[in-house]
Formats: sequence, C-alpha cells, structure tokens
Amino acid sequence: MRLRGGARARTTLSDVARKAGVSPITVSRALREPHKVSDKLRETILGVVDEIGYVPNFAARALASRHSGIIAVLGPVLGSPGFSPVASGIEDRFQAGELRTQFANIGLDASEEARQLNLFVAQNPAGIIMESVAEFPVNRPLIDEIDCPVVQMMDTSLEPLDMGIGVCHRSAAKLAVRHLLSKGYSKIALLGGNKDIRSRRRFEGYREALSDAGLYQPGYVFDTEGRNSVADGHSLMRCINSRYPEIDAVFCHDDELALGALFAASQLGLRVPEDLGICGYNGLHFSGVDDPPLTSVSLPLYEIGFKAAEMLMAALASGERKEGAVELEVALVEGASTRR
Amino acid sequence: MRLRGGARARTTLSDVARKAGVSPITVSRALREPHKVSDKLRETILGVVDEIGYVPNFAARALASRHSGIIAVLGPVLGSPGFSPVASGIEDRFQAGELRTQFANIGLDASEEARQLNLFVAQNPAGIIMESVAEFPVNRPLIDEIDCPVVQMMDTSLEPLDMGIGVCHRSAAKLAVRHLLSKGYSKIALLGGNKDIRSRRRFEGYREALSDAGLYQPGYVFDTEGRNSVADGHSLMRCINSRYPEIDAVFCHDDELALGALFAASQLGLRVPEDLGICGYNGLHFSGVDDPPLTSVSLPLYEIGFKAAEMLMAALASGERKEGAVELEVALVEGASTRR
DNA sequence: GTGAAAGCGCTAACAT
DNA sequence: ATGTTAGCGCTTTCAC
Repeated sequence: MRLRGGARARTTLSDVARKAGVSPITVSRALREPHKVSDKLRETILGVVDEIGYVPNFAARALASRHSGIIAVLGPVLGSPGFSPVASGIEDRFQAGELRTQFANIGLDASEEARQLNLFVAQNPAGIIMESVAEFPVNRPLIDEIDCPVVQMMDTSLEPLDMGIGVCHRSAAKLAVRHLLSKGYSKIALLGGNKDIRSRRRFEGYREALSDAGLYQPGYVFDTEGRNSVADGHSLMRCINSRYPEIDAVFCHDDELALGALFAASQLGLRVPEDLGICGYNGLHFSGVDDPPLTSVSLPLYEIGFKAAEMLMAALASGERKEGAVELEVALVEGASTRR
Repeated sequence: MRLRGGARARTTLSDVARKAGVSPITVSRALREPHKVSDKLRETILGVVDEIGYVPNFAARALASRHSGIIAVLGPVLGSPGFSPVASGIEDRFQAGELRTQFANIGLDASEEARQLNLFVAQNPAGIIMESVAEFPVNRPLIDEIDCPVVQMMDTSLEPLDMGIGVCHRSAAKLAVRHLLSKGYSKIALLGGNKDIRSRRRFEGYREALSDAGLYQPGYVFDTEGRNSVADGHSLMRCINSRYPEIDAVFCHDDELALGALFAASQLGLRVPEDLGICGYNGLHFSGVDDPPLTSVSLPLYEIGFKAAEMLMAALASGERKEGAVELEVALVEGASTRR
C-alpha cells in the first residue's frame, strides 16, 4: 500500500526563508513567536507564507520540539449528550491557543483505555484529560510513566492520578433517592447499569440512602443492555411495570433513560408523578419534550470540562505535575416528575 | 508554558537495537514488516521491546515516512445519531489495520471546513473522508492540492472530488413526499433547515414532488433554529399547528425532528396518522419510543461509511487518485405514522 | 533581533 | 536477511 501522496513536494520552511531572504529559524520564529521578530521582517515573511501557501509540517515540529501540541481527551462515551457539555467546556478553554484537542473513545473497557493511552503516548501529547473507566487503578503504572500532566475527570472517588476534577457520584445519587423518599415514594427502583465505576458509585449511593430508610430491595435494581438510552429506558420501564407493578418511583442513571421511562409510563397509563415518580441524572434539558418536565440531579458538566482544561494549562505553565482533586457541587433540580 | 514532559528521556528504537545487538533498521522492520526479519531475531527484538517498554514515536515515523497513518474524517455533525452508523462503517473497515482514523467537526461552515482541511494537511494524512458542507466547491482548489486520496461522502449531487459515495437526497425526498401524497395527504409541510447542501437537496425534492402535484406552498416550509432536533421538532410542530392548522402531513429533515413532531402531535391531541402524517429521514430506530412507529426514508448509512473506507483503501493500494462516484439506493420504510 | 550548527527518532534507498 | 547512509522539516542551543 502506497501511503504517501503524490509527487508534488510540499513547500517547506526553507522555501519561505529563501524567498524572504532570511534564515529558516527566523521564519519559524515569525510564525510561533512573532514578537521576537522585527515588524518589517515579520510582515515580509507572513506575506511570503501567504503567497506560496506554506503549511507547517506538524510531524517535524513535534519531532524537533518534543511535543505535539495535542491534548488527548479520553472518555467512555464521547458521543453521548451528557459528555457534550464537558467537551464544550474543554474546547472553550483551549480556544485560540496553540493546543489542539483530540478525542478518543475508550468504551467501557480498561484494556481499551490502556491501548488508547499508549497510542497517545506515541504522539507525545502535551497533556491528557481522561474519564477513566477502570474500577481499580490498573492503568496507574502506565499513567505514572507518562511524560505529561494528566487530569482525571468526573469522579472524585478514584484514587487521584495527578489532578482530578469532578463530583461525588455517591452523594449525588443519595441526594436523588432522598428527594424521592421525601416526596413519599417508597418502592424505588434503580434503572441503569453497573457498567463503570461512576455507575457503581451511583448504585452505592442509591443503596445507602434506601438502606438507611430500611427500604433497600436488591430486586429493584435493573441493568440496561444497550447504548440507546432512551429506548433502553423505555423497554426497561415496561418490563419493570409488568414484573413489579408495586414500584412507585425510579431513579435513572441518566436523563435519557429517564426520558424513555417517562414515555413508557405514559403509554402504560401510569400518571407521573402521581403513580410513578421519575428522577434523572445529569441535568440535561429536553425543552418540553419531557412532559411533565423531569426532575434530575444536575451536574456542572460544562464547568468540569472547562476547569479540567484550566488545571491542565496551569500545570503546563508551571512545568510541574501537580496533585490535587477538586470536587464540585451537584444540585437537585425539581421538575414535575416527582411532585406530589 | 513548558509543553515538554518531564526529564525522563523516552526509550528509542536505538535503545532497543543496542540491547538486542542489531541495527536500528532491523528493529524498525521487526515492528512494521515482521515477515522481513528472521524468526529468531524477531523474537529477541520483540522481547526487548516488551522488556524496556518501547513505544514508537509517531512524529519521527511520520516525518521519515512522509505519511502519518491518519485517516481524517470530516463532517458537519459527527455526534449526531445519523452520523454514528457512518462512523461505525468507517471504523469497521479500517479495523486492525495500520491506519488510525481521526474525526473532526466542521459544523455547517465552509470556512471551518477549509480550516480543518488545512490542519489535517499539516499532518500528512494518508487519506481524507469528508462530508462537505460547501454548496459551491469553494474548497475544491484546496482539495486538489492535497497529496492524498479524498472520498466525498453522502451526497452524489456535488461535483465529485476524487471519489464519491452517497445517495441522491433530492430523489430520496421526492420518494418521501410522493409516499405522503399516495396516502391522501395534500397539505404537506417541510420541517428542517436550509442549512447545508444536503438539506437544500431535500428541499428541492420536496418542492419538485409537490409542484408536480400542483400542491407546493412556500409558506409550508419551516426552518429550525437549534441543533437539538427532538426539541426542535417538538416546538416547530406546535408552532405549525397554531399557525397552519390545515396542514395534514409533515416531512422532516431527520428522524429526530420527526420524533419531536410526533410527541407534539400527541400532546396537541392530533391523531397520527389519521389527523397528521409524519415521515422522517435516515431510517433510525427508536425501539418503540416512537408510538406509532415512524415512517422514514432509510439511507444505507453504515454502508456509506464502510464503502467510503473501502474506496480509500483501494486508492491507497493502487497508489492513484481515482475518480468516480457511487450512488447507493434509498428505501421508504413504512411505519404506522403515515398509514391511512 | 538574527543566524549557524546540530539533532529530534525514525525510515527510504541502496548496499551487502 | 541485515546493515549503512542519508535525510525527512523543523526547533533547540548557542553565538553574534
């Protein structure tokens, strides 16, 4: 397989230098550190760059400078609605800087996490922001070896690797369940899986809150199979209703599951919130599609992304791998799906 | 800002070579073209690689070999449900190869398309797969300059750049509208924007089909504002109902808009399909959340992605930039939202 | 403020 | 099947 392109040689820094009558390094400076070059020269150089359409070669740049300018962002479900605000936060913070972000999906598998980490290490990333899926710090040694700052996102319950920012999923889940209890619901199901560490923390919070009230029922925990959360919530809710008609509230692992549950309830003739209380997780907005509007645990998703980026930049600026985890607050936003 | 990592020097190919008692190029071959190295040597070398934890430096590799091994995938809304099967098709085809795919969002803006193309050119991609958003081939000169094969996805109505694969959105839209007409609907609205070239093709198909029947009404075309299609469909449908209660069917730009319209209809007390026919676009599955199940124009999304990747690999194997567009079939999948 | 020299880590091309 | 040589295009370091 011929992976190279055509015969046409790309223009290089030297081409620009020759045409501008300066040395290559001056062109390099004009492009990366304009203030270090005299106004006159800079103007000439940038003119030539434009004229001959010079595009820098990132591989050469990365090789010579020992950094690629890439910030690697690793997460389990980058395409999910819940991740989207996080990504926006990250991109907004890096906006207009010299760093480029690159996203990679690691699914729910610690070994894929390791594989992707290795792929990025090969690229000398400037930094890594990750939402780890490993329950146990199996990839800890790998991360320790990495020559760049690492920010661990989303979950503060993990043993921190370098820097961390997130929420406590366990207490967030407790908050949700206690809210349901305070509204008079008592047979409360959990919808959605034991899939990764954050899910398990939510499960723990759910179990603790119910155990405290003497109402925990292992049979009321329902795992999802697929990834299309709305449809999952829908089918799961139907299944719950047929097998455990006594259940009077559901706490869902994410808002899409909750939305699916809401649709199913409506089709089953269950009144929400009278017959069934529904509480979601993440605090997404469905602009009226959810009728009644869903109660949800609102996470500062955008802020997590933004601050993760900020911590990374601070570490890069100082040149140190700092330690320290930041925990942000969550809030229960009461809609109409739990009011009674 | 110190972008470099810590002081620890990364192990290099030469380190491996020294330890294994061979020359660097032999290590390089053992890693990339194992069959060219004797079994014995290969075993020794891979042992050393494992032992000292050698990770190749992609920048050096890219610089020396003049290709980065990256396949750039550019599209307007990579996170959308409609794009997801396309991405799977692409990734499945490249699975286990030496090429890595890298995705980038270009939004709905031809200038962002140009910017991203330039960013990738700087990385010497092995190939590019793109879903262009430019109505006019403004980026054509840029693409002509690119030293690698380019596959244009989704829309066969564009002047082909190198290779193309997709469907004819105009006739697909016609198919949908004719279906609605055949079911006895006559006041048919169009939901969803004039945002990119594919949207406009659908609009053209819609207009043609209705004009042929003498039923085209410019006022029945409704543009969306936002990106959250379900919510958009929902609010737009409510607005349509209040302003044009006579409308008896809607053809939606995508299935999520259609889903939103379906929810709104149900809340408005409109019976689907009796009072209102709804037809979507893309052929996604909502597993029972859509009740009644939506009629939709089904596109071979996965196949488009898979074949785009295939065309690219064929071009790489032959070393030529081939020309030629492939048009795939679409099908109208009748649900219960247009049956009457 | 500008330049010369050296080399980042790897692979292509050409030996042997 | 393995090695030698040269160089990819840029940035670092140090000199002026």
